[in-house]
Formats: sequence, C-alpha cells, structure tokens
Amino acid sequence: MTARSRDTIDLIPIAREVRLAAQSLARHVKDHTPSLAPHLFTVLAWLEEGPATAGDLAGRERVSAPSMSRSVSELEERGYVSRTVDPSDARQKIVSLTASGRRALSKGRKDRDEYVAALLVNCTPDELADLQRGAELLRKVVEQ
Amino acid sequence: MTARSRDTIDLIPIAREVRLAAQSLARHVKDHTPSLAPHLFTVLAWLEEGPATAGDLAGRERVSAPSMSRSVSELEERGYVSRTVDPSDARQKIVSLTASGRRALSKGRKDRDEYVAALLVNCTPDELADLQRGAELLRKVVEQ
DNA sequence: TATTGTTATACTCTATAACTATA
DNA sequence: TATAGTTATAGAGTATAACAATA
Repeated sequence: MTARSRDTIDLIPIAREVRLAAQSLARHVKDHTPSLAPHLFTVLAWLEEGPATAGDLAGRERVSAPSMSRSVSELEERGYVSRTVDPSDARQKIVSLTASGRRALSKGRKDRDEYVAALLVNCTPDELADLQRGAELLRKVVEQ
Repeated sequence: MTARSRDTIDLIPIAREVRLAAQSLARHVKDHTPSLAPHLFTVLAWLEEGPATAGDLAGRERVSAPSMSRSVSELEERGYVSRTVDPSDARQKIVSLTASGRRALSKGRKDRDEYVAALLVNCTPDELADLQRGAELLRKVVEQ
C-alpha cells in the first residue's frame, strides 16, 4: 500500500504538504482577526449573495438549525442583519444584510486579506504567480 | 490606498485567493477527520519531536496553561502520553508520547492525508506539481 | 517571593430534544 | 400531520482567577 505502481504519482506526500500549508495559514488568519468570529463572518458572506431563510443558511454552513438561529440572533443584535416574516409562508423568516452588516463584512474581509497580504510582501513576482496558481487549483479541487 | 504604484503588484487579490483556498481545505479536513480532535492531534505532533513540559506545549500551541493541562490529562486518560516529574525541578512534569500515542498520531495523519489525496486523484501531473510548489511557498511564507 | 501546574468557574459555539406557530 | 424556527439543556474547548507544591 505504500506505492501503487511505477508510473503513478504518490499523492500522499503532496496531500500532506498542501494540507499542512493550508491548515497553518487558516490557523494564523483565525488567530489574527478576532473582530468578527468566523461563524458570523461566513453567514454575512452568504447573505451578500442575497437574502435567505434561516434554514437555507443552516444548510449552506452545514450547521444545526438552533446554531444558525443563535448566530442570526447575534447578528441581528449587532444590527448586521434584519429578519422579516416571509409573506408567502409565515413560518419562514427572511434574513437580509443591513448596510451596517455590509460594512462589517467588508471590514472582516479587509482585516483577513491584509493580514495575508502582509505575509506576501517579500515574495517575488514569480512566487506570487505560483501561489496564485496553486490557490486556484486548490479551490477547484476542494469545491469539485 | 486601492493601488500603490504602476509597477507594484496588488497583493490583496492574491491574498484573498490564497486565504479562501486554505480556509476551505482546512475546514473540509476538519469536518472529515473526527477520530482525533485537532487540539489533541497537534499536541501529539509536537511530542513526536521529543518529550516536553506542559508549559512548553502551551507556549507552542499558544494556548493557556489550564487548557493544555486539560488536553494532556485527556491524552493521558486515553493512554497516548505519560507524565513524569522532572528530576531536576519537581514543579515540572515531562510529557512523553507512548507507543499507543504514536499509533494514534500516525492514524490521525493517515486519515487527514488520505482525505486530501482523494481530492487530488483527478489532477494532472502538472497540476500536482503546481499545487506542491504553491504549498511549499505558502508554508515558507507563513512560518517566516 | 516567583514559578509550574492544577482545580474552580465561566464564556462561546456546537448539538439534540422539546416547544410554538404556521401549512 | 409536517415543517420553520426558537427555547431548553448539555457537551466540547477555551479563558481567567484562585490554589498547591516547589524553587
């Protein structure tokens, strides 16, 4: 099981390198951008694409309905989203981004991207191109 | 602040692409490898390099002393580590990997790497080389 | 006194089960 | 009855504060 055949690439060492790099960056980003917690940030990001019901959001985030209910309540308390009853089905509530939520989302993105950009300042143009290429491939592969 | 100068690369879009790819993979790995929790897995990984005190481990993981104390207690209950009083300073305790802990670490690594490797099966050799190159650069940059 | 580690306690994010209100 | 959402409750993992043992 250690090697497959003479002309097949062993994926495990590549997988490990990619995994360790990704996990390392993800952890550093999380540790350095405490202003808006990841589970709230990602909900705002979903809502940027348009209003959604709480159930929708729970499904997209693969989180339980009560967890999403709490997250949305917290976002509403902070003024980042509003909840309105769906006119066509009064059981559902439509969650929408407010202007303030849009600003919070932008700031969260800015903080995260600027932290990563600061890590890249000493890279050569070739290295930046390689990083971008690898990232594009990785997203394609993960979201396939 | 949106652009720096005509001949300087804007790092923000690259940073975002790299960040989103890394966070996406990290989240998927976490969701698909529940056997050994991340905070226990990483402690075992540190101990692979040799025994350490609880304080050492807390510092390396950037976690509070009580949190590390709890983690080490759980690892000890599972038989993955042993604690012995430091002969040269009886306040300290030396934490060491057991044979069982070494096996748990290997299994945790195997599960994680195989999950990622499975995502890579449809990549071409060129794409794999690009992914590896990007990952190497990213680790260098994050751990600089 | 200062330091190492643990115990006591609390906060955050998660889950399942029970409940309310609509359909 | 079934479904959308919330409230009640509990389980992880984290933290700070208080404590015990040792230096």
